[in-house]
Formats: sequence, C-alpha cells, structure tokens
Amino acid sequence: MSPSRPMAGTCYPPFRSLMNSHRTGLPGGPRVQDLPEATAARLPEYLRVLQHLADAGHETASSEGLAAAAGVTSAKLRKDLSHLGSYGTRGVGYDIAFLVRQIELVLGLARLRAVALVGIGNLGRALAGYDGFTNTGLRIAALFDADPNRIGEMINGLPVRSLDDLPWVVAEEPISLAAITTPASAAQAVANQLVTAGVTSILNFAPCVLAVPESVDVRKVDLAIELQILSFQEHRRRPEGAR
Amino acid sequence: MSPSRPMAGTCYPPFRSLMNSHRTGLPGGPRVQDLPEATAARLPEYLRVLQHLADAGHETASSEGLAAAAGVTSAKLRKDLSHLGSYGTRGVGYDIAFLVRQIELVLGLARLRAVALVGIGNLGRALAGYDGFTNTGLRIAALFDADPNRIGEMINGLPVRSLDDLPWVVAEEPISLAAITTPASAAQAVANQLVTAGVTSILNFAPCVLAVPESVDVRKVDLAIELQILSFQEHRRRPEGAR
DNA sequence: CCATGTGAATATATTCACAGCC
DNA sequence: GGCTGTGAATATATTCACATGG
Repeated sequence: MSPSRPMAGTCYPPFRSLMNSHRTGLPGGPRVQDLPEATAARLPEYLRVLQHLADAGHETASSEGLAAAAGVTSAKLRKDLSHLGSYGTRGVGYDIAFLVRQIELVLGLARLRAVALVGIGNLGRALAGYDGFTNTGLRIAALFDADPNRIGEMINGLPVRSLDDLPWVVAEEPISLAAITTPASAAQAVANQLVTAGVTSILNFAPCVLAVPESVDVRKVDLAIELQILSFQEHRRRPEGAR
Repeated sequence: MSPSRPMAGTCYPPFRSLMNSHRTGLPGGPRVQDLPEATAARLPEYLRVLQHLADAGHETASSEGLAAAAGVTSAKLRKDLSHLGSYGTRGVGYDIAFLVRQIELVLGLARLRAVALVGIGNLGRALAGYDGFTNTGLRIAALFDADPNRIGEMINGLPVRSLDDLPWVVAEEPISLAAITTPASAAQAVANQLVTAGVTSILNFAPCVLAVPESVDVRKVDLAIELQILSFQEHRRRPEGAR
C-alpha cells in the first residue's frame, strides 16, 4: 500500500543478506533476473491472497492455506516462494506482511506504477473503473482516445485526452505501461505511437498481433480466444457437448 | 463457417482413417483427447489468422507465413498443426479452408456455441458488444444481472435478464459456457447458480478464486494481474524502471 | 527443389518425497 | 510435531535439424 523502502519488516532483520547471497551477492532483494516465467505469472495471485489475509488480521500463513486460497498445490506454492528466497519459518509458515513486501519488490510494484489506457470504449471504461486495482501497485494515470467526441469527458476523475497529448503525458508522469483497448483496426497505429512516446510494455486487448521493436514487451489478452480455449476444454470433456 | 461433417475436403480423401488411426480408431477427426494444452491454447490465434487470409482470397499458406502472422516460430506452428494430423502438402503449404474447418472441429466450434454473460457492468457491456466475436464460433446468447434497474435493458438486441431466469434460459438455448463479469464479491454466488443451472465451463473475470465441482472447468482472466505480470517483465528488463 | 512432418535434444515446469529446522 | 525448502523424478513444451515426399 504505502510505497516505501524494503525497510526490513517487523522482526526479520537483514540476515537475508547472508542467507540469500549465495547466488546473488546483492543484499538488496530476491533474484528477479532468473525467476521462472511460470512462477512470476502466479505471484500476483499470491499477492492478492496475502493482502486479503493481512486485511483480515492474519500475520502468518502456511503453504497449505495459501495454496488453497490461490487455487494451486502447496508444493507448487512452496517452490514458487523458494525462488524469492527462504522467507518461511519451518514448523510455522510465512510472515504475511514480509512476503507481501517481497513480492511487490520482485514485481516492480513497490512504487506505484502509472498506466496509460488507449481506447475508451466499453472495455477501456471497464478498466478505468475497475475495482480490482486496489493494492495492485498500479494506477491508471491517463486515458486516450482518437474520437474527438470523447475527448474531454471525465471518467473516474480523469479526462479523456487526445492521442496528440500522448508524448508529453507519457514523459511527464512518467508512464512505461499502457493498455490498448481500441478496435483491432486501430491497434497497430496506436502501438506505434505508444512506442514512439516511450512506452516499453503494452497490454494488447485488441484481437490482432502487434509488431513492435525487440525492446518493447507485448502481452496479449483476447476475450474471444479465452472463450474459445474454454470451448475446447468443454469439447474435450464432453465430445457430444455441441448439442 | 457452415456446420457440416468432416466430409474429406477437396482432395484429401479418408486416408487419414489409416494414417491417423494408430491411436484413435475413430475416422471422424483429429485427436482431440491428447492434444497438448499449449497447442490448444494457440489454435484460436491460428484460426483467426487463417480466416483473415481466407477473407483476403488466399487458398494456401506456408508455415513460415502463418507463423509470422500469428506471432510464433514456424517450427512451433508446424508441430502444433501436426498434432491435428498431416494436413499440409510438402513443398506447397497448408490448405487454408480445410485447416479452418479442422481447427473449428477440434475446438468444438463447428456448431455455434451459446455463451451466457453474468454481470452487465462496463466489462459485461464490452463483451456483449465485442467486435472480436465474428467467426469465432461463439455467440453471446443471454445477459444476466442482479440489479433490478438493469433488467429489461436491451444491449445489442439482447435483453438483460434476472438471474432467476438463468435455469430455464440455460436449459432452453442450451448454454454450456458462461462468463462472470460481476464484482468479486458476487462472483462465487453467481458461479454456484451457474453450476446449478447446468453450465459446465466458466470464464471468470472477477478478481477472486472460484470454488466449483471437479466436473466444472474454470478459466480465469484478471485484468490487474495481466498488468502486474507486465510490470514484472518491465522491472526485470529495466530494474531502474520504477523511475 | 521446397516446405512439411517429426524424431532427438534441450529447456521449462510440475510433482514427489523427505531431509532439515524451528 | 509440523511445515518449509529442495534435490530427484517426471511431465510438458520448445527448438533443432533433417529425412521425406509432393
């Protein structure tokens, strides 16, 4: 929640500096560089679960309990967390507040990150007003649209801006992440503008493949494809299922 | 597009019956049961690319070309398609129309599948009016919401219905897939109602883990988590990136 | 020739099972 | 006694490189 330094939570002083430095040498934090992809993708869910537990007043949790709440097996959760360092206590479990801080650090969310949103249709509005961003370390910082009729409209206290404003807004905030929620036909042009403005990570909701420079990271979420994958799994389980 | 039987396209007679039956015995289609998960997850993207090419008048495509358009390597694409059967022609490429049909069959989309949508906020509206559903084999068939003020509202030609109507609508269409776009606080209750009504596959957009019976398949899409994963990748590439 | 299809090699991920430590 | 941390075993996925066949 409050963005501040690692600051060695509660009663875990810097003995990590020695325990964990066998691979890093850096006393500052966990090994972000060689964290398995699959593990990294699960950390946000763990983070959410941990924050819920913290809000509910819990101070510690077992791998069994966390795993159940996050919908994974306890072995998987333990291995995932072990990649961050040995932060649990055998016979007891994990210190919730401390783990939250560590995961935030690894995900790069220790300081609030500004996100731009391009394409203020229904999906853009959904993201702009999304209730699930609390405590995520993310903040929707600017809204953009190409349609002159939408420019100036206020959504959740933020004005919809022209794409012409993109360069200076991105530089000013500064913004490194953006989500594209335009129709597919506009997505590539928007991506080009984002890249030019200096955005280095893009979440693409438009149903198309984007071409970007090597240095830019694109992640895709395609609502229709998710349903099609679900359809496949349904079809596999119940081959007659089509009717 | 038109739903019909495998029917041995163009010039590919049933020699698949022998070539491919070493594991199946069924001459009807490709091996849906033991298709790798990762491959299945990519088929929808291939399908979209193939349909675009077909619309553009192409009849055949190489693995190289398809792969570039789908954003994967050609080796991966070839291995993926090989799991469906040997449908390419060496020295030439793949028959687009035939491949489209095969992928639709495998994904269970040969006949249009009806989808229910629960929670008609911004995200629900975005899905209801989504332009990316054309040619996906999916059809948003019913909208539900708990808010009495929304019930009766027409969206894209469909009325928003009370959740009380869920059982009979699900039975009548019939509907096996549903997407939950409610706030997290309502999601589990909605999931329970869906399961009771007979829905067997759920796409959950609410930021929470759902508990459902073994027989029900849940797939999760979490907008905040996707951005957090992106944040991690950004943080890994540019450790100073937080500012 | 040319592009598919595929075994073999490698890389990544998950699961198991238990040693180690509180 | 109980729960973490982790090597070893397994499973899954990707990449390589080339034999195969139109």
